[in-house]
Amino acid sequence: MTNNNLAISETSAPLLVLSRGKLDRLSALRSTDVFGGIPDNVLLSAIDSSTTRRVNRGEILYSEHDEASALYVVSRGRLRSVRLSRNGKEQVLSTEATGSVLAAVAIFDGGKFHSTVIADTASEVLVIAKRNMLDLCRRYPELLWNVSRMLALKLRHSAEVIETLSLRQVDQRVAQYLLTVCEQRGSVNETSCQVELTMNRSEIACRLGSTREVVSRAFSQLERAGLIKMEGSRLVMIPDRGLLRTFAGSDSATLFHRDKRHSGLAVSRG
Amino acid sequence: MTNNNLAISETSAPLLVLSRGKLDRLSALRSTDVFGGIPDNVLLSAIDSSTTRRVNRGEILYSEHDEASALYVVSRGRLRSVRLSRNGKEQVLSTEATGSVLAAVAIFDGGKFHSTVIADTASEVLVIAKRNMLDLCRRYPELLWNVSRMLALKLRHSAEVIETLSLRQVDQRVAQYLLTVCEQRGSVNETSCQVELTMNRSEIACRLGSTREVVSRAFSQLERAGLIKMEGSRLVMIPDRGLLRTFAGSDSATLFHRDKRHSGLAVSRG
DNA sequence: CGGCAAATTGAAAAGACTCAAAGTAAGTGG
DNA sequence: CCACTTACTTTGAGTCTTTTCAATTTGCCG
Repeated sequence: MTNNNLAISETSAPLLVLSRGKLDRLSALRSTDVFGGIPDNVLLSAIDSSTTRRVNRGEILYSEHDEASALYVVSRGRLRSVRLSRNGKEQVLSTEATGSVLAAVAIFDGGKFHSTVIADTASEVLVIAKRNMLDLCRRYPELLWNVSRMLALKLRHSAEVIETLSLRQVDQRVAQYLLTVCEQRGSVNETSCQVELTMNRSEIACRLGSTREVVSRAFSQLERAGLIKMEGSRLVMIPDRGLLRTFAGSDSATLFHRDKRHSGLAVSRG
Repeated sequence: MTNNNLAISETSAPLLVLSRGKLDRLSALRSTDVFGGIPDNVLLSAIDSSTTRRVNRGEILYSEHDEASALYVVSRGRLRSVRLSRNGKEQVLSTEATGSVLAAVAIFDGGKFHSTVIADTASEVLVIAKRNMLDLCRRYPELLWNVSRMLALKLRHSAEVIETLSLRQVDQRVAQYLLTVCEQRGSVNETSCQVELTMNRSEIACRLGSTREVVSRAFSQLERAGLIKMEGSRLVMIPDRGLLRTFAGSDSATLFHRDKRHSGLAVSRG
């Protein structure tokens, strides 16, 4: 059986024979922000010096406060990057899927991990030792440019999270979250949109810095206000994205309570 | 009058004559994370292609959502990086003083500014055009390494802010803030510490994602609990840093209310 | 159908925000 | 030196949001 991803015959010179696993890892690297566009031979040398690690759902890839010794590239699965508090509460910083690069912060400022990473689904990650990664960056400056860009993007995302946590209330965070998910994987229709949620209320809550119950209530309120329509608890329909966006971004967001003179954005439903 | 910072005689060959202003800018660049350790001739060429901008207290250096066209280096003064909500509320992301590099995010991921920067005191910043900065990075890879390190550090700081905002209550944030300030500029004594605050309650509140009054109350409560002692409203004395740190980091932080069975950390005062 | 996990809802309480009032401190001008 | 202004801080009281606990309800799978 011939594999059409295979640019190289399996029967050619020994130097060019790639195992299935190695090929998978190659295409994983190619799909990342950081390694995309870097010549294959470079990526192959990265792979040769790397190892693969498999983690099951719920397993920890690494913990904050551990000394960082490697860069991780997600080749399969989905993981979440979180900060933990002592009582087990966690705040999700980001969700990372195939093609994500993890622990770049610790590699490039030389300290410990700044977050804990836990698998949401069974996952597979490439582990590239710190010294190897730094070597590669030295040899291929393009790589370092990509790293800078990635870090900048993460920082931008981070700023958004901070704004959300500090200036918006939970209703609005939920609205914002729904819009984001919609744009990522929803079936969009000029004004409206429909998505199936992949997370349960608890998981959404962790990501939004709140709790199950509050998020649940937010869904109810948004629905009562007519901003969303639910089909079961996972299928969301947004009749008017603009309206929802207005709500998500507004200050003093009162959904449907007694009509307040000062709230120009109150949405009511008979 | 001879200047001992001046490695170059003012009367030597024309090529080496530096104006006072240029020398100031040079030493500003030298003191940054990003440009520190880079040869002077490189820095001088950066300076030659840069301009200087002065902003007064309260003036805006740049606004989020403006297109970014330059990197900024603070050569004098102090500014705050914030996210604004429509009603004028602001969340401080960071405070940047002499030697800080601003807008790196926008330069390296090629978009708009991700925050608004406002002067806390009259300040002076070097403005290095984006294309010039990128050119410099291309020519001096060391610069790009420094940029990566700086971005990583900012990301680390950002994660800390997120954790603070989402898992700690205001009392604890104030405690944490006091500890940080103490370590930066306090007169430390094995266990105790003393600092003079530079910010007023409002400013602290913005940085901690809260309000004047709540922060004020937090100070009162911390004092009542014996964790701090105030002299006026600016001079803080921390008798036991460890105790305060425990409080700042603990979950379910009840200061001095009725004794709760589950709160192993309740601090009471007869 | 029973059993289980997730989701929802209600009620009470805690925390945080807002507005208003009063207190404090430093600086100005008489 | 004292009254007066101004800016900042503190405190009280009421309200809103969020959390927490408890009780159901829903939906799904065996």
